Amino acid sequence: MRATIKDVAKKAGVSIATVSRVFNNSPLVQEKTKAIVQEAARSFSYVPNPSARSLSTRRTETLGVLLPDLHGEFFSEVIRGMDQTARKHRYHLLISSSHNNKSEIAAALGVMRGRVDGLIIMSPNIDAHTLNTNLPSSLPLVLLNCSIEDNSFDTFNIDNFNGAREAVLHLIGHGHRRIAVIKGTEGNIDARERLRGYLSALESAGISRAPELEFEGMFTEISGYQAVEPILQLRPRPSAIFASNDSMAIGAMSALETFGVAVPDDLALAGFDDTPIARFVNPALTTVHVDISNLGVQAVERLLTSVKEEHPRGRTQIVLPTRLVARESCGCKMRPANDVRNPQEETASLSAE
Amino acid sequence: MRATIKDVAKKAGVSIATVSRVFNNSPLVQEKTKAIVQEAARSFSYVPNPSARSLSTRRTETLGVLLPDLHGEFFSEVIRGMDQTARKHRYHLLISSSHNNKSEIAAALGVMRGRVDGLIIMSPNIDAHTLNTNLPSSLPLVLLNCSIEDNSFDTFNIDNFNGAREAVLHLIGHGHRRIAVIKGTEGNIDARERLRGYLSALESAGISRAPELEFEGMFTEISGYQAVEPILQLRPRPSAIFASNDSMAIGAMSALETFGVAVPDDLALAGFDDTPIARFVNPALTTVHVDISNLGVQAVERLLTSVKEEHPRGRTQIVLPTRLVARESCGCKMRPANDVRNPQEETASLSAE
DNA sequence: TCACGAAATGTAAACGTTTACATTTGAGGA
DNA sequence: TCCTCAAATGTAAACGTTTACATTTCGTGA
Repeated sequence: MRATIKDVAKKAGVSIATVSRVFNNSPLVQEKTKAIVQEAARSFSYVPNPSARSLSTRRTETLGVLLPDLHGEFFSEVIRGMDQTARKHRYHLLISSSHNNKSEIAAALGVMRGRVDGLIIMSPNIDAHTLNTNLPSSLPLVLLNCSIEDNSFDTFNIDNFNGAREAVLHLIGHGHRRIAVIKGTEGNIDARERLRGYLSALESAGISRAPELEFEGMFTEISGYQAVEPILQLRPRPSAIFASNDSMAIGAMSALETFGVAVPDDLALAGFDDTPIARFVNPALTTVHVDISNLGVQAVERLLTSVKEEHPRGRTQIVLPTRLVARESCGCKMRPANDVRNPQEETASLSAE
Repeated sequence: MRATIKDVAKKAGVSIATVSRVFNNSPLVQEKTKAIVQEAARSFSYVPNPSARSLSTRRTETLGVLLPDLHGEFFSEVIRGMDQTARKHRYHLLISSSHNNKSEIAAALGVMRGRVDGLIIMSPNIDAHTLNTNLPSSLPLVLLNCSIEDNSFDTFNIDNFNGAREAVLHLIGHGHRRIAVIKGTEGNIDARERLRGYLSALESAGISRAPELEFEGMFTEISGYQAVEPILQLRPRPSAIFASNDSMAIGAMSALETFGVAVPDDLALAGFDDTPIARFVNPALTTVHVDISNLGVQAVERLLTSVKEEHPRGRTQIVLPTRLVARESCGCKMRPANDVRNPQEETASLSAE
């Protein structure tokens, strides 16, 4: 049977308030008394009951994380960054995933109420109305990679636009004028911004937009693989492909090999994300680096600032920079220094938009 | 200001006990009364306070998950299976990761006490003593891929041994007699069992163990890459490599390409895990399929059975089967049917050891 | 020794829900 | 109409902690 604060107080010969003060590090307790209480608590392996504490303090010391789906390295990396940061601050992470439409999201928001001190939402389909309807206005909130452009929320986004733009400009720098794009999942903000970056690069180079060069994709290897055959049937044939993420680029690379098209000599290729595998395919993949784990870290830090602050301050919209990593698939002969043996994980620097 | 059960009771003109009965689906409430209460609750967007409920019921409706580290698709898949299953039963997942030594694990166990109704532990370094010391004996527990062989716990493990054995026997079936192995992370149970499967296959084929054919690895692409050069320097040179997971196999494949060694003609290769990328490398990777998501599903189902049961029953130790997927890297000319276009996700069938 | 002020400790109520047992209500039968 | 019994509802205490305010203790100075 589990000991309570009353058992500890009785054994230590003090009141329950004193035991509570000891556990909450009140300066109003004598060291001698403190030692007696701690010894008594140790003898019971006493741990304060989190539910009772929450009822009194109105705090759970838990952060909610709402994810669209848990697929692949991107998500395991962002959760890892979140978890490590939360733990550093003695907070817990309550995870809920596979929320892809508004009613699921609304239901998930309802179920998390009262269980979390703050919430991180990473869902491309969320809108401000759903949030305002389903959450108390006092609940701290951070949006990650959401399409809400409302300045009344704290948001973190990857600089998809400039990353994609840079990659496509790089392909253009290799002489490519007819560049196909394998788009991301319909309705996804990352997909939208990466397409926009692609189009912007074309425009900068004075290349007209050509809708027949734009192909549907779903951020999976298989969708990248399947996009290649129709691309190869175009006349005149594109000389390069920008795939909106690495998984699709790798699928496309596999299909090009199947169809006997040499990369990059016959057709150049670039991806997005710089997942660990990108260095190890042949040819090594040119891609856009994203510091994923740091995205999770920053989101939790920002949320905890909101949770702990007493006076609401202004909201920030932060865009994490991306960086082109030019390897072989675009046609470069030199890979970045130490690209295989000691991949460097750069610390992303924040820039407020 | 958030409404409480008292506000709802007052508005509905009933006692707080009646409101509680409505929310807990007691059969002792008239339908007419129930409707009045629900309407009153709706008018306040009332949600019962989880902390208060937990204090009364001594239940949190939350499951703890303790992970060694969050890396890659394996972990995102197992968490996905867990989360979906927990949600189906209206349970929440409290995640904690990066626990790699005993003191970290003990600390994490302490912090989770009182916050979870049951616990899933997925840590290769856990031992029965740490568990018995830090957890109440009444807390339901499931161990995933842990090295504890004590029958007093519920455990789930992947059949690493037979999977690895099958893969290596398959390489032997291709005529290979000198097969190098890139091992997994030191002290990891998966690594140990896969090595044991490798050795068992050699023995079955009447091939003597050769320690110079065993190379250190860390389940990462880079460690697989780096293992290849010393392998190629052996005389006589091995004609095949069994890498203990797909990531290392892909790293090794990249290195073999770099050194101008043709796969599978000059040197055959096999991996373990059947991650989605395995189909898309060239040559397509021969590997061992693991239904990862289902591992998470089964662990949560088993844990919830323990949480909900009133009378403790016997513990089970379950091994999830693996399946060889022979693609091209071993030397096979035929790939499994529908391997690229419609990968089939088989439902693993359980077998109790 | 007494008075005063600060530090230390204790008492009682609060937090929001659940539920055992008490009380009331309603239906059916004599 | 009265009685009985089952269903429905209410009352009060419990769950374990926190903390405002009350009370006691201790140290210092006159």
